[in-house]
Amino acid sequence: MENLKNIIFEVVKKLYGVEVPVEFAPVPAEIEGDYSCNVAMRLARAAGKAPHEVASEIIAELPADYSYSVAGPGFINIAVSGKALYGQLADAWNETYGYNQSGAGKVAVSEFPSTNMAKPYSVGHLRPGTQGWAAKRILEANGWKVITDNHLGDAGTPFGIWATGFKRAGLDIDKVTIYDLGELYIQMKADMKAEAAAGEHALADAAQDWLLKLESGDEEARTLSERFNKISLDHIHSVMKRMNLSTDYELGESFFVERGKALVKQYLEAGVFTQNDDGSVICPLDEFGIDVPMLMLKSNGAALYATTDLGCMDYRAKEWHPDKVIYAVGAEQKFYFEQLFALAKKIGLPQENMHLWFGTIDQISPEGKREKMSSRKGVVLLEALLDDAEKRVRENFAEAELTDEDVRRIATGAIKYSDFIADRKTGILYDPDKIFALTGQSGPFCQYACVRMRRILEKNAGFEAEFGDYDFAAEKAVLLKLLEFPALVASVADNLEAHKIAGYCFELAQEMNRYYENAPISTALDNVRAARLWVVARAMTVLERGLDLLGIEIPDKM
RNA sequence: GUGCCCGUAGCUCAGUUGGAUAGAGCGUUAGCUUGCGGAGCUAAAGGUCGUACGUUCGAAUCGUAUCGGGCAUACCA
Repeated sequence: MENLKNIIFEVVKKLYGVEVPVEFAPVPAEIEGDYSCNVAMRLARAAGKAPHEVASEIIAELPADYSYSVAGPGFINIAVSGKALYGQLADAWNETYGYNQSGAGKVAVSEFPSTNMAKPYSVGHLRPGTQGWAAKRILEANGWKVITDNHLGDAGTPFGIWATGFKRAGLDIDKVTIYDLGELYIQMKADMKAEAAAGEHALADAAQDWLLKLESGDEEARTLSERFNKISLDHIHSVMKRMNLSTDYELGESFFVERGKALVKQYLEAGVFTQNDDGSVICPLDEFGIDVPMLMLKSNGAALYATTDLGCMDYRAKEWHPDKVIYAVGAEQKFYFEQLFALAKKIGLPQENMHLWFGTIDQISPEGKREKMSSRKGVVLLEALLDDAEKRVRENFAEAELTDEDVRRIATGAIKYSDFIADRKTGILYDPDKIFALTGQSGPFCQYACVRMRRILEKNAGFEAEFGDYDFAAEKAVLLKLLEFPALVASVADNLEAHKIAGYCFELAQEMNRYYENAPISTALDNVRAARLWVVARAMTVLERGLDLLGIEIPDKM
């Protein structure tokens, strides 16, 4: 069809002397034709003619390989035979169908899920993981090299808070879990806030003490710190493994503290940053239209987000030379990243920065209002979510006698897909029945379609025959859908719109289900059977590839 | 106050960058049925695209105003 687009482009240029971009769109159901083109309407005014007349003039110049009609307000509709579509797919098909090399030679960094070490993995880190991973896979499908980095929230203070709370609660170091640590952390933060409000600082001092002890190499502090970090990291790794997520690096905030502070000092001396009377350091961003300066260092000289992120950007630029850096972080931090990216420009970092933001996970309050899920209001822990999902899968697929691995694949498939149903900017209403959906537009629906195709191919394994003069009429809808895939993958790269891939996977799965209704395979004539197996094999590959871009695995059976 | 995001079917959401009669899923109703894997498929009902102007052949989409909701707005991470 690319060829035909070029022909239309040239015809328009020849007839009307203008260059108009030519795009094809699907034709609505119940209207004749497979592709529609709106150039005639775009041209009508310039040509001083009615759209229908323009359309007719263009059609007269087009090759006779397809049939054309003018419809509606002036669309040129192009009808293609099933056989021609088969020819197009056969020509385009190769080992990497759907992928492209537009990003060849370019390097991207995808930062996710950036979990906070102080608390257990919660649904709050679900979206960074799923979206960050999809970003990686989508860019790779477009030829990029992608480096993934888990920017762990491990900077200083949690240890002091943990150690103080741990001692106060008198817990056993050998039995303490991430959930105990999370409780300690939340309780301590609340107590410290109350303490500060009362004008006291005993707990804060104790926490600070522990940090100093750790820095001076105190034995107990070091043992506790190592133990806490191991508990937290083991937990994060265990959850990520269940979600089938991993990153190349785990360079946490603490890794960048000194580097960041040194850079702040350097830019302060260079006059890029300025120091307030209280000792805090800021970076003015007025020239970028941002009237809130970015705070680079606290008044007590301590690092904060901006400090470590500055160090991190510098590190990545020098070590990895990325063309693009993607931060998979929620919408709440949009303003922060606007500032950070302005800062990056100000200090002359060359890479393109992208805040891959997404909406909040909401829940319905007891009063019936929709609101963001938060620790205060009872956050859902990811391990509990996964356990719940697996339990539902086991109950619903009881007869299938699934392996543990397949149960995990289906459960995470459901959870991940639910993240991609809507545009990432749209918030998600947390509803277990929706997140664990096994029917309708869902991960398991798509996985099921894959497994079904795989079985059909297995049962017909080894069968071969010439296609003869088979017309591929029953396959038209499927072939049209398969031909959309490469352009879709390419179109989604810039804005990382994973939901479009998810929508496509659903449509393809649905198209296959419709297809089986009236196109028997095993019992068909040899040439028809062979042709249909050819189509099914390609549909399966495309669906697997689409789901893979979303990080969704295919179970062996279900 | 200012900035950003959003408002589409009972609910949750799409809507291919301005195109045809605004579409899915869930839910509701009615069909199909021992199938190469029916967790599916077919169909029906359900809409003043928050509201009002404007731009043009044409607006859910662009502009202005307005109402409603969410988030952010330097020493929390």
